[in-house]
Amino acid sequence: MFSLPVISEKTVARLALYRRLLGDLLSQGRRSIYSHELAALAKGSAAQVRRDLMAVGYEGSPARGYSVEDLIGALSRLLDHPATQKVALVGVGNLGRALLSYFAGRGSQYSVAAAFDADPGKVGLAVNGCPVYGPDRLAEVIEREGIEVAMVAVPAGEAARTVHDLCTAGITGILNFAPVRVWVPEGVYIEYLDMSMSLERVAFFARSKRRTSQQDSALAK
Amino acid sequence: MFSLPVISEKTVARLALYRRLLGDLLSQGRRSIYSHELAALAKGSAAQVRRDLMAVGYEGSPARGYSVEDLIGALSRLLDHPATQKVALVGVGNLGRALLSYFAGRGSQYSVAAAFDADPGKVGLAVNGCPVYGPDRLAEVIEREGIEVAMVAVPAGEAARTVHDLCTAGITGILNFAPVRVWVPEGVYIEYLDMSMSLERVAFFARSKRRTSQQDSALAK
DNA sequence: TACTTATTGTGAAATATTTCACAGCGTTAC
DNA sequence: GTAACGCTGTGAAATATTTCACAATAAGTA
Repeated sequence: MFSLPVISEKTVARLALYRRLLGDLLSQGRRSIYSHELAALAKGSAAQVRRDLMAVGYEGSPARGYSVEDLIGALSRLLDHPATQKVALVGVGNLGRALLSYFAGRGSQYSVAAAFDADPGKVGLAVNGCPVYGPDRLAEVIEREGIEVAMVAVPAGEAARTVHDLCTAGITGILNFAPVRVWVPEGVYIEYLDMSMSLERVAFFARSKRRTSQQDSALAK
Repeated sequence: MFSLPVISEKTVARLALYRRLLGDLLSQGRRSIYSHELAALAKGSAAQVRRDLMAVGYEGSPARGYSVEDLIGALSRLLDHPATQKVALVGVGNLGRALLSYFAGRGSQYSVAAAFDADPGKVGLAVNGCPVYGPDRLAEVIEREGIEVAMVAVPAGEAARTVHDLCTAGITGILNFAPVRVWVPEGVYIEYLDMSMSLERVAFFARSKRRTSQQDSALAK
């Protein structure tokens, strides 16, 4: 029993992307695909696709490439929890509501089973079919529902306390939308999704793109 | 004149993080900081911080480390547009509104100067102080306002057309929230911010964390 | 002044990631 | 049947990123 050959974060990110692309393909009726085709869709190289897929334990055929359906299955066995996974959300502001509607619609692997907000006016409501609890019930509800993963969409000032409480309640994975870095104990994985930092990155590379494309046109003469 | 020594995406991402952390520090009255302290906040290594800062062209003092204020200035000269930059938003659904409120409040470098939505019921409104136009006015408004960067928060099915139209209108940087990969011409930088893929990644590593921490406790005996 | 200490900036080593390149193998064509 | 083709899986090379390690340096101390 040695299932994990240590898959890097980058590889996991690409595997998730491959699965999404394959899903689109499958719904278009596509039955099989070659590494170079998948690479073109994912904007990578064929060698990288094959290398990534080595981690999945699914082998394609030299003649027909990969079966779209089987590969999705293999990716899902690796990436997904056996059962559909319940997720908690803390913070039912603008962003929190957007997240609830985002994950409510789609037939997603993930269902937001509990939301928490400090505003007493929101407690007791059901937003997009998800019940909203007060923050005092965090540990109890997470325990009862068997939730292991949480999203944090609270104001920056409350993020540290929120994350701490989630860790105490037994959460092992956190997706943090608040623009602050917070400490988590060993054994908890946290990822930051900071929209304004993403925007900064885009603006920076947009500028350098602009410069180089000007240079290109100059050179093209 | 040779301003760009080619800074990797990873480095830019960390520089943006450093700037945020330094901003917090400055507001707490901190005047100077050492590389290992900044590294602790950013959860990196001191050597990495120093290596990253080499790209910025600001030098610290061996005795006092880096001046928080000056370093923020140097980072901003590198990362920011000279003027406050206008951004466009396409798609004023749940997520779009969350983005508008997110970027409206804070005294951000970026201001969302124009939003677009196909729903005639939304056109003409001002959401969080941002005017909403119909999609037919995309090129005109972007041109008039001098906008170079856009955020896309439309349904998956409309993303390809939206991105195409933005590129035609002269946008050079796109932050795409729609869960589809789209083609952009040379000279346009696009970044994908796909929440459900982020959540998948978190859930995956949460599981492996759980496993290794179990192993740890077993080993700790 | 001279000595000690803690830090920076950076060449060089170590590590991580990506790409190359080719053996091996189904499939197809003749 | 067998030759030719185009693909996969993967060792090895190339490249990118991170860390190490140390000379250079400014401040504090006596």
